[in-house]
This record gives sequence, C-alpha cells and structure tokens, in this order.
Amino acid sequence: MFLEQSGNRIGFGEGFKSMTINLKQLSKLLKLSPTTVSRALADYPDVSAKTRARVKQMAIQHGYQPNPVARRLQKGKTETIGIVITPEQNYFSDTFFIDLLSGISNQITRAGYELILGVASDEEHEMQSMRRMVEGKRVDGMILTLIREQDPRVGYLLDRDFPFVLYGRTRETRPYAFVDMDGKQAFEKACTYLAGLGHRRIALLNGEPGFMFPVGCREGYESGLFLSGLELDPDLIREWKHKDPSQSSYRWTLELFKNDNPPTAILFQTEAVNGIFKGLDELNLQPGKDVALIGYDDLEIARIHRPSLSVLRPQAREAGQRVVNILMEVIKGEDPGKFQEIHQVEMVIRETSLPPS
Amino acid sequence: MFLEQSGNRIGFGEGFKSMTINLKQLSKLLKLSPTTVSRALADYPDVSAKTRARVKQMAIQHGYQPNPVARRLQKGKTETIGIVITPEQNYFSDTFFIDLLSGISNQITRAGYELILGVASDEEHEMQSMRRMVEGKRVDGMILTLIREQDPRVGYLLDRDFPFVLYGRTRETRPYAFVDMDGKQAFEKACTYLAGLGHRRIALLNGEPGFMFPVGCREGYESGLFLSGLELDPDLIREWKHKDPSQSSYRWTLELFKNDNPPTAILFQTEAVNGIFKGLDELNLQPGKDVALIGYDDLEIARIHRPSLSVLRPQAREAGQRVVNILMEVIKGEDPGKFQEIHQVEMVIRETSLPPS
DNA sequence: CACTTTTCCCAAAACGTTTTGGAAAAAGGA
DNA sequence: TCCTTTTTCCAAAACGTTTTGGGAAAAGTG
Repeated sequence: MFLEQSGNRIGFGEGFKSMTINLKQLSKLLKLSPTTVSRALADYPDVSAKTRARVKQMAIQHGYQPNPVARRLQKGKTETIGIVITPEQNYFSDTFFIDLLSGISNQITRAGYELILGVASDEEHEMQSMRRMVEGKRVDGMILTLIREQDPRVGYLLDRDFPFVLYGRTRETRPYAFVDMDGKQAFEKACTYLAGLGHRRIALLNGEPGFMFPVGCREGYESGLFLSGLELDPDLIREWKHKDPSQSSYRWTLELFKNDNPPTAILFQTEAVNGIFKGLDELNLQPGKDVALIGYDDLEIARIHRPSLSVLRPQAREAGQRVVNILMEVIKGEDPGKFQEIHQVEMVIRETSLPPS
Repeated sequence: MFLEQSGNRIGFGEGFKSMTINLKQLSKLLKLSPTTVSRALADYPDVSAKTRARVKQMAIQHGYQPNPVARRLQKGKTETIGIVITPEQNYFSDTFFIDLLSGISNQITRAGYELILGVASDEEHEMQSMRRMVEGKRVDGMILTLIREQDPRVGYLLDRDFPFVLYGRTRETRPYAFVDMDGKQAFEKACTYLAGLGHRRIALLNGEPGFMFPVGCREGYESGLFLSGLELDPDLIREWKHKDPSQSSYRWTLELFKNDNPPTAILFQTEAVNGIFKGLDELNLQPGKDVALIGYDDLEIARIHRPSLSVLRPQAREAGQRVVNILMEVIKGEDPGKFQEIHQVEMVIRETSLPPS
C-alpha cells in the first residue's frame, strides 16, 4: 500500500516544476531510504557497490539533481561567491577584465559554486553591495578587483573574518590573500628593453592615482631607468585620469612633446592608446617610428592597429582561476596569509618598439 | 529557567557566523514565538501594532536578517535570476552592455533578488551554462542577450515553460517576452536625416550576420532610402564580421571607396569606428568633412573623438530595468506574450553628420 | 449575562537535503 | 556454537525560514 505524500504529485502541469524529481521520490522508486540514496550518490563507503550502481543509474535516468537550496541550508554554506564591478571605471570594458571574469566564472562553476554579481555606480554603492552580500549571508566569499591604495573593503572584511581574495594589492598590514600581476617587473622590463634599444628619454603615462596598480608601474619604471643608468625626469611622468577630460591621455601626449627635450618612447596602459595615437598624429609623429610605444594589456586594438602595438600581457584568465582556487582554500579555513601570489607579465614585441631614429 | 539550545551559542568565536542572529534566537529575546516574529516583520495584519513595533525595533538592534537560503527553501523560489555572457563577441566590451547590465543588476537588487552570472566561451557552452541554471533549479528566470535569428535557447526555454525575457528578438512564432531597441526606426531616421542633408550615396556597414539586430538595421536602412527616393545599391552594403580580420571594418571601408561612385556617408555600429577612421585616414578622407558618419551606440570614443561622432543612442540602462520588471511579472505567472516592448532610439547629432561637400 | 466576532498569538508542519547515531544482517574467528 | 567484527542500511534530527490551521483572550452585541 502506498501512502499519498505531498511530494508525490509529479506531472501535474505545474509548469516547470512538474518535470523535476526529488530525493524522496527517487528513493521511493528505488525502495530505499532517502539516506541511502543520498549517501550512494555522494560515494559514501557504507553503501554497497551494487546498490550504489543501481541508485546512480536510476538518478541519471530520471535526471535527478539535488536541490541546491536545500543542500545549502543543510550544509550551512551558500556555495556562492560574490563580486562587485564598477562601470564607472572603464577598466571594466577592457577585454582583460572579461578574461579575468571568464577565468573566475569557469573555475567557480567547476567547483559547483555560483557567482553572483553586483554592479555599483561608485565607491559607496560598491561597499553597500558588498555588505548586502556579506551581512545578508548570500555568499561564502568575496572577490575584490580594482583595488585602491587605501581600500575600506579590505579592512571591513578582515574585521569580520570573512573569506576574500584580492585581484591586486593594497596597503594593509594584516595578512590577506591576493593574486596580483607584477606590474613593477613588467614596467622595469619594458623600460630596460627600450633603454637597451638606445632610448634615453622614456616617458610614463601612468594610471589613475589612488589605485594600487600604478604604484607598482611607477616603481618598475623608476627601477628600469636606474638599472639602465638613466636620470628620472619628473616632466616625463604624467598621471592620466580617465574621468577628467583635462587630464586625458590625448592632452598629456600633446603636453609631453612641448618639452624642450621630448621623449622618444612612452610607456602607458593600453586603455589610453587612442588618445596617444591621436596626439601623435596631431604632432605629425609616427607611432613606432618617431616614438616607441609599449602598452600594458594586450587589448584587441593593440593587435589590429597598424603598426601593431608592443605590449605587456598579463594572463588574466589564469589569474582569475587562481583567485577562485585560493578563495576555496580560504573558505575551508586555510590561513589567507599563505596565499599571496605575484604573477609574471610577459612582454610581446610588435612593431612599435624600435630603436630611436 | 533557560533551556540550552543549539542555536544559542552566540559569540563563540566561530569566525563570521558568531556575529549573526537567527529567528529562533530573536524570538527568544522577545519572548515570542518564531511565528509571530516572522509575521510581524512581514507586516501581517494579525499581529498587534505594539508587538510589531517591538519586534522590528529588536530586529534592527540585533541586525537580524532572515537567512535567504532558508527562506528560499520554504518559499520554493530561488529569488535568483540568471544571465550568460559570451566574451567572444566583443559586444560585451561595449559600454552599452555595461549599462544594460547595470540596469539589470540594480533592479534585481531592488527586488531582493540575486543575479548569477555565467561566462561562456561559445554557443555550446552558452547553452550548457543556461541548462545548468535551469535544470539545476538555480534560478527562477533567465535573461537572454545577443539574440540570434535562430536561437535554440528560446525554443529550449519555451519548451519547458521556463520564465525568461529577451533583450532583443528572434524568429519564433510562439509568444515570448522581449525588450528590444528599435534598430529599424533608428537606421531609418539616420538614413533620412542624411538624405535630407543632400547625401545620395549612403553606405551601410552592418553587424554580424546570424544575429537578429542587423536585420532590423538593414530594414531601417532600406526603408530610409525608399522614403528619401534613393535607389538601393548592393555595393554599398557590407556585413562586417568581428572575428574575421579579412572582413574587418577597416577592410570594408577601403573596399567601399574603390567604387566608381563612392559613398558620401556611412551608417555603422560604433564598435567598428576605429577601423573606419583608419581606413578613411589612409584614403586621405576626413571624417565628417569628406564622409558623413553616424554610428549606432554612444560609446565613449564617439564623444571624445575630434570630430565627435554623431550617433544613435539606445537607452541601455532603462532597457535593463524594464527587462527585469517584465521578468518578475512572467515569474509571477503573467502571460509573456503581453510583454513585448520596442524602445525608441534617439539620434545625437555631433560633428560627423554634415551635408556632402 | 450569554453569545458572537474580532484580535492576537502560537504549535506544528513543510520545504529537500545531509548528518548522526544506531540497528539488523552477514561474515569472520575461537 | 557463540561472540566479535564488518557490512549495509535507515529513522530521526537538523538547517532557518514561512505557512497552515487553529485557539485563547478580548471586544462587541443582543
């Protein structure tokens, strides 16, 4: 005799739900307890090989998948990772960011987790969106990008001992997990390379102040000059602000060449390349020929432009995967301080890095 | 006398968890049943104003937030929306897409829902990622973008009666909900505008075939020509393929002007602007002066370029918000066929849309 | 006062899993 | 044979909510 249970109503035209089977129904079909079915599917040793096989076969046949919400409640984990992006920074429109996100997303899926996304318009909403995720118990861990020198998000998460990993670094004495690109080494390498070609006046169009990344770029630039026995000339360093048109890369490029002793090479973030090309064009200078150029980030335009742009190429996809793997360890309870990775950046020499003419 | 319950151990240094309070604990503090507390917070009428106030005050004081996972299990809803993006299409790097995503995300948050993101490298993984969300009961509804003329995702979701909304349209006879930009009207408007200025040879550099959007663009273009009494010349129409360098916008621009009777104006997607500028530059043609240009999408480069680019400007943020509001209705059980919105696109006249010289 | 209605609260069930703590059956050992 | 160990299974509890279906007390009503 069969007891009518609420879970029994299958195929009752309740739209999508009717197509699905749950653990209780599956166990009834198998004439086993839900316990055994659950344990069979999870490969516990205390269920015989024969029944395990039978269970798995039936599960596949009926397309059974454990309800993730129920599992999360029982396990006390959300199996979810959070990330907040800010469209204000055009950072986001770079393909490098998409690569990073792609690496993150794929690795999260592989772990059976979910990635939830917040989009914040500014620094305040960024924090707000993160707090909603953390305090609302919506995620097990956070991934942070676009890190500032002083970043309140890091302090916030450290204070409440919440798992997180940075893509980048910040100024913080307590240990925390991060994956960063070695911007210092990259710019040093580019700088010494140009100096090796004979360039003596190398300019740096650096990223937005306040963020951590340009700090490393500048260190690498200065170190590269030093290693090549070149003087640092403050007139050759500009800090490009994305939001402020008066400090656009176009403007700064024009300014640079007002110098009595103008540069023969420029290091910059590839993001800024349109403004630089435009500025050089206006000055009747040919990129690559009259001025050597090396950009950071291998954006599409770098490859398709003629002359093609020499670049420093961070492996964003791989970095994204590492961020996730590390975050999983931190969530498990590992000491975050153990995970501090700095990834090397390769240089791709194309057509804009010739010796000075 | 107090009974020791498992939920009682608060502040026991269990990392983050110890900072949180749950319904049972809160109800104990209030000397009320969990039922009453839950109902008080949800503004049920069967709890007195006085206790409701007391409950809410205490809830705020202790920062109580219902555990979303538990709520989801009980409610039988995931309170989650899914979206899958494909970085292969550079579509995604457009700021317009970020605007769309921003509108979507904010509206979802406002509804207390979550947005989960999949990143797929190609069409196959796109489907796979969506199936995981749908069949794994991870979302209540899907948002689809980058719609193809024949789009298997739409059939899949319709077949299993799963709630979804398209940003865009497809060829499908069954009713479904969508929000689309009126590409046809936009291109018709741009075309008649240029014709009104005296242009007689207007070219169209259209988007990738296979997708639905270029279909509307072409219709609008043809209709615009017709309304202006101009002949359609197939030589002036090109289909730009993003992935294929041999069919880049740069290449097509050069080709266009090999014509005996070259165009005096070009309509295109702003995405393609770099290639067009480069092509024109090579041909010693000045954008705006020798050739009028109107792009679709108001990307940053359109504003900062000199001469600044006239564009058709879709309101992506607003569209994103509408998509979410509609999806919520569909999830509630409303008939999707009721929600089919086509949004007008405004034209922004800047410096590249002058009469022919 | 006796009866009905309204107000206010709550115990128990339910959502679909996983984990805990056995228990029955089978196998092994003396 | 009797005791111990191993194998195989399962009932019940737990995760933290919301919903169901009352029930007691208070307030009206005649």
